[in-house]
Amino acid sequence: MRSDARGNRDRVLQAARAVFAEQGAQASLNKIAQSAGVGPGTLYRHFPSLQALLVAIISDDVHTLCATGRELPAHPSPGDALRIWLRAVAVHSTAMRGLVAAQMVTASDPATDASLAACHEEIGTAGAALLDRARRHGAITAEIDVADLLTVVNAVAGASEQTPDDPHLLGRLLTFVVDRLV
Amino acid sequence: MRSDARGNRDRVLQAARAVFAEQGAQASLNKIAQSAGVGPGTLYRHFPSLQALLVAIISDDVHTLCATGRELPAHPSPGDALRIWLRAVAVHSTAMRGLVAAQMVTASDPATDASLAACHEEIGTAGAALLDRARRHGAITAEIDVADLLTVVNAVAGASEQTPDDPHLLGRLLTFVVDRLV
DNA sequence: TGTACATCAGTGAACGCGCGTTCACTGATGTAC
DNA sequence: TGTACATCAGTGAACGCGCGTTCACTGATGTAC
Repeated sequence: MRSDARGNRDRVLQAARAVFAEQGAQASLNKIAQSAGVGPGTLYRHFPSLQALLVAIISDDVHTLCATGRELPAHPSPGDALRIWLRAVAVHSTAMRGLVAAQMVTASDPATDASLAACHEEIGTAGAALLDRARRHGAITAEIDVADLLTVVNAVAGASEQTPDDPHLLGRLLTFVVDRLV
Repeated sequence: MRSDARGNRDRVLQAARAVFAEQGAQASLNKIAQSAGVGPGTLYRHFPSLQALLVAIISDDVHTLCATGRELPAHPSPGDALRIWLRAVAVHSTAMRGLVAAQMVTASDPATDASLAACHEEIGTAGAALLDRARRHGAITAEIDVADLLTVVNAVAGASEQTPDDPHLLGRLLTFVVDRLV
């Protein structure tokens, strides 16, 4: 890839993250392009669809989360390790929820579907490792599987975004959900 | 109000509920009008804005929920009474979440704001009565206030709507959230 | 190192679309007699 | 009960808008010599 193309691609991704964080995942692609300082055609050259853009962002996030997840089994407290990781998931959840919603609405192309499935599996595996470890140590008694737990965490993260007036809301809700796992 | 106007108003409300349930709260007003079998002008005659329509729906829902809530203190188990009521809240949550989102995006007119505040207070009072009673009886130990608890319930209800492939998801998530209150 | 050129990326005006919303007109309702 | 009419409600084509998306053109890059 040419160096100017690489730079623009990165700027679009960075702008998309900022705009998604500010306006939610239904933000306008033209606004993202404008915010990145590129024409709409440039955005489309790199990301032929909204889903492609979301998948690029979520892939980054998932890899980050899974890298964190691979280090956490070293944490002395299995319960705390899981809680720390779930809080990290919440922070990265904007793009993910948008992606899930976009996936529901329209059928994706095969490449997008495959990327999504890979992300889903990767994060599920990372979460399952932490959850199982915590359970084996008796730090978790709640009967819930990884997918449901991630759904709850993403849901409360989304609710918190819709109430920006209360900056401590996400923390309180996560405490309620996550500390109650014991 | 003239009888034909009353009938159309009711049909619009009914159609709006159905469309919101199917497509989420960002559904198109023209589609709602079409689904109700009236022209868009008729919809606007009764509900001058999307918020007015949502407020009409949510007011109904809130009154229904609060009527249920007023009967539940008669339930022998204070803990179960709260859980039953929270499940009822989840079922009625589509319109409410849409309303909250709409409220965030744009400033409302004073009348809409007043109706919303009244709804908010009414449902908060009903929930607080059930929560306090359960707590006094030792059925609840979780440190969470009514507003946060309702936010979590609405959040998981919304997440479940986005995953229509799994019809038992809402039940499982509510069980996780609600049964863990003890 | 310097230059010429082929290739790739960026631009942004323009398109079609569906949205929310309006309004001049038509039609139904209910009342007065 | 029957009829005339004033009033209120419904209609739906049309408007402006911002959206996602395209594409003919311009410009930057990097390579070959």
